[in-house]
Amino acid sequence: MNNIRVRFAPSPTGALHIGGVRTALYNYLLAKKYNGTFILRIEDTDQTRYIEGAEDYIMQSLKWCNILPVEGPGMGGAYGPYRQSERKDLYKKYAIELVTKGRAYYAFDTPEELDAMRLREKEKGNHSPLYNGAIKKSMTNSITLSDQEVKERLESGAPYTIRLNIPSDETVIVNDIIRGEVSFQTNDLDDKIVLKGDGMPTYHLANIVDDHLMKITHVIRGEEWLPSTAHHVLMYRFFGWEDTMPTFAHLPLILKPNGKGKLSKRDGDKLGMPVFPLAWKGKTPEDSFDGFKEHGFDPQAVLNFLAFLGWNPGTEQEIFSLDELVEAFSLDGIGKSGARFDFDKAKWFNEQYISSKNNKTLAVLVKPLLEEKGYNATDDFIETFCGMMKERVTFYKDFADKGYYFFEPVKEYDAKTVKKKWKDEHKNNFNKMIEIILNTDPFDPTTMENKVKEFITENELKFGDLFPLLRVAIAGIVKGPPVFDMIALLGKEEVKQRLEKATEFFENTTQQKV
RNA sequence: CGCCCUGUGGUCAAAUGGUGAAGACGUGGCACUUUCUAUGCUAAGUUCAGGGUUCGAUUCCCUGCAGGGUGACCA
Repeated sequence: MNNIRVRFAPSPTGALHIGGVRTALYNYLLAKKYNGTFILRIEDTDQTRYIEGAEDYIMQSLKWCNILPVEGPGMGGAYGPYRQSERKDLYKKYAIELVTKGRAYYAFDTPEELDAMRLREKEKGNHSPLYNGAIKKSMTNSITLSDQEVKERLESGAPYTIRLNIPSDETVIVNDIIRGEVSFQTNDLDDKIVLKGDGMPTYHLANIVDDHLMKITHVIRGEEWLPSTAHHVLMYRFFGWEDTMPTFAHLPLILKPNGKGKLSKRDGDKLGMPVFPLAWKGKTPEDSFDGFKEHGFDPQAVLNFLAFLGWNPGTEQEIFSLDELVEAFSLDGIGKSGARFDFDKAKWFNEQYISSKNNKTLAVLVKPLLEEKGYNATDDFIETFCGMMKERVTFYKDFADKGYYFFEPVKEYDAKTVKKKWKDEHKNNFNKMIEIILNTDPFDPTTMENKVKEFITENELKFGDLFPLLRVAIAGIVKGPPVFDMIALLGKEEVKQRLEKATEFFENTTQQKV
């Protein structure tokens, strides 16, 4: 495959959905793999749905994921402009070309007339009325009107649309790399509007014209486009561009966790999981939400997870760097059926990525999150801390959320452990153990542990009687990294204070209970 | 309702016209760790249904059923 040119063509109607990120990723992977070109095209032909900031959000998202296009708005490229609104004048010419060729026609029906027609048809028992075949002969358009009437209407500046003139009784075959041959009957196809009343093209026209002009070789997009691809194929034929028509690949959809429908923003809200890459700040709180980034995901993990939703390399390898994905990717490896969004699997990928990172890298990423919580420490401290915590966290933010006791004094002691273990017969030994720990020099985990174990063995004591208390005294809870690692990192002074405070607390609470 | 797509364990999925249908996530158990993790081992669980072709079908064909998509002067 040579000179591959693919495009990701989102509409700036809001935040970029995670399914869009996957589409972008597959496009990116194919381009990279074959040394091709990955293009971003903004499909902003619907002025009514345009959302300020959406285009920027798309760029930021691709940037975060590290799958940036090389041609697109603000990036240059020989086939610009890359915003369809800036190409507006271009499309009309092509629409009229179709009219001239008899493959499209002017239509003057008002929205009200269209509604009336649909209502009329429904009453007749036609459940999905199509503007085509017999019906178009009953509407107001350049097929039913005389040339003179059409001319007058156009000259009077009356609003009009241009509709595709779909032929009858033909079969259109769509060749899809993922789905094989998909055939449609033209009688089931409607005469789609290609140029709207406001002079803007619809998706269908703009898409075909731009893909042709931008020399796109592969159209990789969501399955929701499959039904209209018959129209697209017909348009390539009408224009005489069939020999350079791109190859289609319609991706299976990402479904809701329960499998009922496409994944949507609501699912994220409802289930407390991100559905977008980055946070979006809408006009209202309801329209604002966090993304994978804010949730504490590593972008590589997100990409790896998304890549596997509908694609797999056919081997047992699951963890792939972006370069490895490029290497392994193939359109044939894409499945046909929709994949449910499995948040557990996403979490697993993230755990894998976090725990495989070296401590220094982690420290750089985690430090700002700690500072956000008011936790300050030296870089060395954070680095060691990350090393201890990285196999115990799922998200980046967990470092601060689960490792808080490294940065603040213990506020609460696990009551169960205190009650169960703080017994008279152990108190003395516990105090002796503390003394041994505090007198350890050098103050490192191994030395400490050896000395304490020696003490326990010599006095025929049990680890289980002393260690839980020690952990609770240091951290408050019976969770976390090896206790001597924690002690060593916290340092002698801090540990001394914590132990003193703890023993005092242990003594008080248990005495009250007696 | 029309048209289109899809149908392998709870989820993501591999493979095959013919021995016991990979693997991963999740779930249970065991080991390790006298914490929590991680890790290793292990268990349970599956070819949507019915026909047909065939010596033999999860695989090929048909029908049914189920799920999804689409049916705008939205993309």
